[in-house]
Amino acid sequence: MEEQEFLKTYDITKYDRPSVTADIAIFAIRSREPDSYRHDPERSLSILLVRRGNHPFKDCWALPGGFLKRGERIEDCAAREVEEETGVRPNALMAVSVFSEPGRDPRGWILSQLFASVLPDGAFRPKGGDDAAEASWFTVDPEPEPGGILRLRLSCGEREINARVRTLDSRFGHTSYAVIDSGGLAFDHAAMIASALSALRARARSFDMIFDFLPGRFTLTDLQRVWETVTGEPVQSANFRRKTADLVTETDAVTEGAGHRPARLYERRQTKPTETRTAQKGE
Amino acid sequence: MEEQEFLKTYDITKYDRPSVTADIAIFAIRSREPDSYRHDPERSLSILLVRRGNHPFKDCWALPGGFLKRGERIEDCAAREVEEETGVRPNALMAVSVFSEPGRDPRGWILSQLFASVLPDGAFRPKGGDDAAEASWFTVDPEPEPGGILRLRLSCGEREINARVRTLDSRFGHTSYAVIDSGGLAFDHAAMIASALSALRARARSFDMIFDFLPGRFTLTDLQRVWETVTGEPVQSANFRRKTADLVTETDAVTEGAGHRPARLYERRQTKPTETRTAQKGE
DNA sequence: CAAATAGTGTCTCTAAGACAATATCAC
DNA sequence: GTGATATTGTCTTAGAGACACTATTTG
Repeated sequence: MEEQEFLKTYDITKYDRPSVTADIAIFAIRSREPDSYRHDPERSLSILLVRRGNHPFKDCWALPGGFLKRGERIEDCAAREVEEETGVRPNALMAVSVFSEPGRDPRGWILSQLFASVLPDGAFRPKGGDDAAEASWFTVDPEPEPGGILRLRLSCGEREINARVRTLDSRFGHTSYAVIDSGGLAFDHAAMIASALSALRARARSFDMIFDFLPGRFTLTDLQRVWETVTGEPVQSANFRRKTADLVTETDAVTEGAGHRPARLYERRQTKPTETRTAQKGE
Repeated sequence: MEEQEFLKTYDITKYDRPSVTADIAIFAIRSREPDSYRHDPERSLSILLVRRGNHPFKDCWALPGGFLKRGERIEDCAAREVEEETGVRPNALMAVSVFSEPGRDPRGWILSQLFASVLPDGAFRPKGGDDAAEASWFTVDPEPEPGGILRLRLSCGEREINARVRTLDSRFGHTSYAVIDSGGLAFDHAAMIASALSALRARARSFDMIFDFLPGRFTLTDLQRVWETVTGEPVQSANFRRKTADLVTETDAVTEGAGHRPARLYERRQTKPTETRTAQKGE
C-alpha cells in the first residue's frame, strides 16, 4: 500500500523533539507521638522528597521522578521511578498536569508530567536509591498570603524549606502556579507541589482517594482525621458518619488498649455507590 | 561552578526520547433550522474534525493537532495547531490527559497531550489548511451500551462515523477508554473523543465552561439549552434560573422577532462567586 | 470516678426538584 | 385571540451543618 511506503521511509528522528519525564508527589498522613497515652496522635500531611545525588540541583530536595523510556506508558514510568528512588510502591497514580514551560530544566528541552498519589500512614520508611541520595518525608504547611501568593513550608526535623509560589490560573478546577522563591527545591518543583496539593484537595471531596491514605481496616475517626487533614476543614463527627455510611462496611474487630472507649474497625465497601454513579454520568 | 561544568558537557540528544503532539477536541452547540418560525431551533453537540491530507491515515477524519515545537508551551502548540488546520481560534483550552500507550502511532514513539475547548454557536465556518484537507463539524451522539462500552455516532450530513470504545478506568473523576472499533477515525482519536466528552460533562457541572459555548450576550434559555446539551440531562427552567442567578448580569436588551414573548439578554458576571470560593478552597 | 474518645438523635436551614400560574410577544 | 416561549411563585423533600446527649474504655 501507499501508506506502507510512507512509513518505511519516514524517519521520526529527523525532527526536533523533547525529552519527557514523570515527577510524582506522594502524600501521606503521618502521626506525631502524643504527649499523653490517653490522647490520640496529631496528624499532618506529608510529602515524600528525595535529595538529588546528581547534577543539576545536586543535593537539593526534589520530587521523585525520571525519564520516560521507550515502550513504557507514562503512568508506568512514574510508578517505576518512585520505586527506584524511594522503595515505595504507590497506589493508583492521579495525573495532575503537564509542565512544558521552556527553560524549566537547565539540561534543555524537557517536559514533565506530574502525578500525585497517597499512601497509608507509616506503611514504610523511605530509603534513597538510584539517582536519589536520600529520601524523606516532609510535613507540608500551605499558607495562603494576599495577592494569590501561596507559601509552602516543608519541614523534616531540623530541615525546613520555605517556598513561595504565585497563582497563575485557575480554570476548570485546576490551578497552576509559578515559582517566586524555590526555597532550595530543584527545578519548578515548588510549583508542582502546589499544583498537586490543589488537585488533591479538589478531588478529596469526591471521596475517591481518601481511602488510599488508610490501611485496609480503619476506624471512622481515622477516616475523618484524614479527610480533615487533606481538605484543611474540620467536620462534625455525626455528619461525617452519615456521609460515609454507604462507603464503608463494618467488621467485627475493634481497637484496644487506648485510654478510652474502643472504636469499631471498618473496611472500604467494594461496590461503592459513587463509582457506579460517576461511571453512568460520565457517559 | 561544578554544575556549570556538568551542563556544558551534558548532551541531551544522546538519550532516547519521544516526539510530542497536542490534539484538540473542539466542541460547539449547533442549531438545526426549525420547521416553523415559531419554534426555537433544536441544538446538538458537535465536534470539529479535520480530514487528514497526509500519511498516515490519509483521508481519514481526525482531531486537529500536531507536533510540539521547541520553545513552545504545549498549550500554545495546541492553540496554534487548531488555528492552522481549521482557522478557529479557541477559547481557553482544558487539558484532558496524556496518551502514551506504546504503538498508538504507526510513525513511532509519539506521545499526545489531549485538550478540549468549546466555541460559541455559529461563530465560524471551519476551513481546511496546512495538513488538513478539509475541516468540518460532526454532531456527537454518545450511546452507552452494556459492559462499559460506549458507541460514538459522529455525523456530518451524509457522512457517518460509528466508533466503539471500552471504559478502561475511571478514577479521580477521569475516565479513560480503549478503542474497540475506530470507525475510520485516525490513530486512537476515538478514545480521545470519548475522554474529552467525559471530561466536558464532568466539569460542565461546575459552570466553568458553559459560558464559553455562548456569545457575549445570551438569553437564560440559551444558557439552559447549552447546559442540557452538554450534560445530557433536562432541567426545569425555574430551578435553572435560580441556580444561575448569581453568575449572570441583566442587560437592557431583549430578543426580537420571534413568534412569542421576547427574552432578556444577559452577560456573564465577571467576579463570579464560584471562582473566588474555588480559589480559596484550592488552598 | 475522671478523662478521653466513640457513637447516636434531632433540630434547623438551605438548596434541589417538581409543579403551577402568569406575562408578553408575532401573527 | 392563539400558540408559542419567558418568567415568577411556592410546595416538598433530601442533605448539610450544628448541637446535645449517651456509651464505654483505662487508670
